[in-house]
Amino acid sequence: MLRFRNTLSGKVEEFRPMNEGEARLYYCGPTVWDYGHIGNFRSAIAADIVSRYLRFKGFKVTHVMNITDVEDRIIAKSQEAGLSIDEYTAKYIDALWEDFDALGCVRPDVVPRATRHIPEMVSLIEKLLETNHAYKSDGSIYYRIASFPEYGKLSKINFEGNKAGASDRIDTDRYDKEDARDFALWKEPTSTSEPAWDASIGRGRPGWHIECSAMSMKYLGETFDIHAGGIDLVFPHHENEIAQSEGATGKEFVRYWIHFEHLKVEGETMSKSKGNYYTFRDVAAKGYSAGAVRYFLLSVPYNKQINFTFDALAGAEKTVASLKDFKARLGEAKTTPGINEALHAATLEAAREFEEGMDDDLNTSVALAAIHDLTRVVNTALARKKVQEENKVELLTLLGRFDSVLNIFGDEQREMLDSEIQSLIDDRQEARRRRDFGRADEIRIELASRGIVLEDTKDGVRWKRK
RNA sequence: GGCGGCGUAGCCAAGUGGUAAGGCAGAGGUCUGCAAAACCUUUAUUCAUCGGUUCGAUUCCGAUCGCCGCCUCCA
Repeated sequence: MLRFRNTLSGKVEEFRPMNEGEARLYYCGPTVWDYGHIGNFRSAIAADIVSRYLRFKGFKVTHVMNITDVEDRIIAKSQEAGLSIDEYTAKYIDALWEDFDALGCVRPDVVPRATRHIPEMVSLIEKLLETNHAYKSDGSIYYRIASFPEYGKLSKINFEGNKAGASDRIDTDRYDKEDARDFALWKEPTSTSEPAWDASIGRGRPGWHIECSAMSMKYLGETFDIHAGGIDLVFPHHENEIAQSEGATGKEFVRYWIHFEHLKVEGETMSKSKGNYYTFRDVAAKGYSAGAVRYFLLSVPYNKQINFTFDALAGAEKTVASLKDFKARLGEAKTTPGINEALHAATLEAAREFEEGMDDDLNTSVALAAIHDLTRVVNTALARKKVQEENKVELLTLLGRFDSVLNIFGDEQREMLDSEIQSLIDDRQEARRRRDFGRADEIRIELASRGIVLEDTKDGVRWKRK
């Protein structure tokens, strides 16, 4: 039984999709105004796990991830660079996909961009104007929060209580809004050079929040199953999405809200000014593999803050290497026909623990522990040659099942033995038979210098690229 | 000021009203020509601090200290 903590209710609830066996998921994706930092990818990987595990559980998943490409910062930066929005964002979107792929995230089924959905947003705004949830003020259009009594139900913000502290930061004079909390749906351009679209509601550009309402409902329906994103989006972004969508349709917008906790760096918030701001590229440039980054980011449940340290990343690197090694060793194992019942039981147990952990609000820590326990048992069996043919098949199948969710073992396609490497290994074996260990070590060192690591086993020499 | 989250071994951390998963690092051992890999053993009488509730609390409640997030036309 799959359970999620639903931000809306604040409780862990069984996941019951609207349509049996079908899950519709919308993820508020990373930003495109700058190369993604590690924190972005914590969310991206969390969303990836949500999507993959729903598939693991047999749901037919429609996974939508938006790309925000109309936003004040993007507009300012593109104008600064003398580029159109598309020209400016192109390299960031390319980089996003490059990182996304490197980190082993499944590409969403639909990736709508705000700039490609202006008509949808305009018609949603028209509907909000008709239903009195929105009003025009000068050339801009605002959402009338007073028209939506449930406003605040997601973030549970008590507006009475926090007016005193926050009000001095709200510049009420700057805009002609009915209420300081009202937010922009459509913004009038402040200059002729600013990107804008001509529409029935006037010339302008969309506010930030309206895109997610318009695009998610277009691809997933007016009510859909899961809306996920970083915890910082709860307020105001997701709160506003609810107001917009439910205001316009009168229907429940989203059934399960899932929010991913933040990443800290060495115990602090990641920020450029603190000099602890790392992009995936920075980390890769320090020699850490994408697999280690992925493992690290999913080793802590999504609903807990995770502390990014290079020590932890180095640990993840070792763990991932050992898991990949394990899978390769298992694949190469010589087996006898039949099945080892004790090992069979351990395999079933691992499958059960993995699923129990994941079912419990995607507790990847527990799921990983199940895998580690299994590898220890199987490694022992391998060393004692107790792995039989049927065990091997079911174990490899199970690892494949695990990896369909976590994607940490990698494909590990053993490359064809380079004949030159193989002949050096043969020479070394010959030297060892002669007990000429000086020559044997020489060859091993030479191979090591080319990144080839040897392991002598009873069945011969294993090698791998480091 | 308002709201929410967190504080578990050297490090990253899971978890529970009944006596502490897993990973990394460390120590000893097995195996090995030596290694590597793997395996075995070992590493928190204790879960920030102080009170309270309870037969029993790390887990519930309160206070304190520390850290983090949100409260902004910021994604």
